[in-house]
Amino acid sequence: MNRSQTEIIEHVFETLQNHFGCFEWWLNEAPFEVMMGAILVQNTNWNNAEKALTNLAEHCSPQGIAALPLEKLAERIRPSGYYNQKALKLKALTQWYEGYNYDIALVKQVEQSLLRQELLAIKGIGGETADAILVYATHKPSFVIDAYARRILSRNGVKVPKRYDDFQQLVEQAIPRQTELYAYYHGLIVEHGQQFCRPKPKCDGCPLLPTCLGPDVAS
DNA sequence: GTCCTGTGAC
DNA sequence: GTCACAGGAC
Repeated sequence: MNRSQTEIIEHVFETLQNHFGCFEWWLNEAPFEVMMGAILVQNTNWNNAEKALTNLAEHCSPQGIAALPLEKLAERIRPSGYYNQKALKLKALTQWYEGYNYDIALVKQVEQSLLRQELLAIKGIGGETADAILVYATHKPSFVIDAYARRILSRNGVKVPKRYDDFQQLVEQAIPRQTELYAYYHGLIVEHGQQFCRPKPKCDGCPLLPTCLGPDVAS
């Protein structure tokens, strides 16, 4: 059993797809809320990020964020953690978006790798957040790599590259380059990472049990 | 090393 | 009740 990296990755996604079935993930949400969500969910779970979004209520638009004083903004997004940092990040994001007149159609016109560069230049947006915005807000095929993907794939025998971009490339070359697929597969990863493949794994009923090397494989 | 909260285990 | 832990970016 010496499968290639690509074969393992294909096998993992196929198995997860069979287990969890099809579902829509994020592709129909309002673009700016997706962008905010991508920042608010950093270093926390979606539950906390959602509380922050709920607290923002009617300010949940680029104009709303721009108009809200930094301290007020921080106060509202408190439940997501690192709220002072994240308030600055949301401001930076909004300022960048203002350059496009808050028009997602204009953003979508930018070529993918160029747009990724632009997003990465915004303070507080790293690889993962940039890719989440690319897929779920602009519908460009950029695969989101996260802690779950690292954990799940390394536990199943993938020699996971340390650098984000290298890992992303490895995953992207293993699956067809389609936005819907990227969006859905990342959803599968998140779902599985939360239900089964936690740092201290819940292996009972895990669909990947037959190929899993256990929780302690060096990634 | 720093930034922070919510949860779940004890 | 305390407290370790999960979770990205700079």
